[in-house]
Amino acid sequence: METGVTVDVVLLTLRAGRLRVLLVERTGPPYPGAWALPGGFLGPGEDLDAAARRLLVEETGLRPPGHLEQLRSYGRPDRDPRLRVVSVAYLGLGPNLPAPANAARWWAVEDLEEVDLAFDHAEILADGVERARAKLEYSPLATAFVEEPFTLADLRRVYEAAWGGSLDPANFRRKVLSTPGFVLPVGARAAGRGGRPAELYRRGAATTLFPPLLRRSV
Amino acid sequence: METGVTVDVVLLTLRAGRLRVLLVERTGPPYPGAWALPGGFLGPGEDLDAAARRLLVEETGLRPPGHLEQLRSYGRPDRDPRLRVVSVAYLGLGPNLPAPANAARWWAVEDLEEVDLAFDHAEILADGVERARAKLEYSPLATAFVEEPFTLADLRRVYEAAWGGSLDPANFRRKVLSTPGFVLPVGARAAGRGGRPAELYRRGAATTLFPPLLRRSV
DNA sequence: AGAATAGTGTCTGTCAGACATTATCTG
DNA sequence: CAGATAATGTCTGACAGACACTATTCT
Repeated sequence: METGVTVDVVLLTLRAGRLRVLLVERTGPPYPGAWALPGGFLGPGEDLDAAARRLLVEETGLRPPGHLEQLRSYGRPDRDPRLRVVSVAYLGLGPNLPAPANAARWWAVEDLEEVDLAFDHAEILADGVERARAKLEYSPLATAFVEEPFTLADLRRVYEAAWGGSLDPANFRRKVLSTPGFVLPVGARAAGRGGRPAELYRRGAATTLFPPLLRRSV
Repeated sequence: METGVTVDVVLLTLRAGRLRVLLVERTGPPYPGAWALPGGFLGPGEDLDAAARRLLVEETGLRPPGHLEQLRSYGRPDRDPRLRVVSVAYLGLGPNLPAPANAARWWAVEDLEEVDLAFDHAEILADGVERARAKLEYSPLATAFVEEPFTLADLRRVYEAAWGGSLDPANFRRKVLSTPGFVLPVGARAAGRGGRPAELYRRGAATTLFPPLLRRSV
């Protein structure tokens, strides 16, 4: 019953076409020098969501991301060598965010295969990435990765970076525009970059995509 | 940092064609006399999953269900009037289970609309029911609600009870049998009950249904 | 026989995937 | 102009929903 409760955050973004996660380098024990998810102890009287936002700001200097949701909790008895700790993990998503302050850094998720993260954070990260990938299928979550206004090509690149592979632009377009409330046309066009300028959109009010945008249909 | 950690379980089953949840009647404060989800404090050195199973057995006398997964955690600062408690909720599913011991009872989920549950258990229950309904779409979870061997009609009734409405038996059959590893024929037929006897099946090895069995297509 | 339940066959509209074609910008 | 990117159009195969029809049992 003497149990500590922490909150850890898997914050994902897209930079240079790759899915990246925010990690902080640990200074003190345990796992000194190892990279870890930003997080810390839940404050007395503090809500879980509020703790996730506060810890993110404290440890990385970033503003809270547009999307933040609870991921799941981790409570293996030996997951922290110091004391019994149950961690409530959160998943945050944001557009190409600025370089963080302090000892924080954006890591490409793929590059972390051979890096040993502190505690059970490798497992938490894997769960967070899988949740994000899965939610792209049936929710308009992809829009959380791009800044408004965005083009359909921007949005398509979110899917391509998260899932790997490439999607047919024509079919992607048809699918997105035929889902009511996924994106709303803004009535302007992107600045030309050597081709026909793309129509601009912003997030719509939809919360679910039906029918879903299926991953394996790539 | 002085925070208690509890584990609560939403155990769902199907009885008499209705989706039901296991609740226990509280004796002491807080909420004396109110119905609550079975649960209690996490033991020292105890894994979260193990605590869910132990508490279910202790409070209801039932054996652990075939399917048990973490739902999510609840940590509103005032959710327990006595002390700060974060609860990790679990979702359990089982076939028509025996009547439980002690002060436990199966409630039809629909009948709980106007019943006030203890703590924030109404919210946890709603989340658990929604998770179960959603997972029926893309996982073979429906088989956790029926005893082996089962007929396709048994399986179809799981969907009908969970989602409401009715499904076309012919289309349901085609869909289920065309999903590799969803169900395996057992090579025997159910005892006749006034009609052609149905083929019997058991759970297959599939973990995901692709393409999913879509709810709104009813 | 008639009722009841299980299982098969078939038609149709919708939609994803593939890909050809047209449109509009930059250099 | 060529090259690049955006947007539209079209064909095809797969499949969900609807529903008619056949099969096998019980009373």
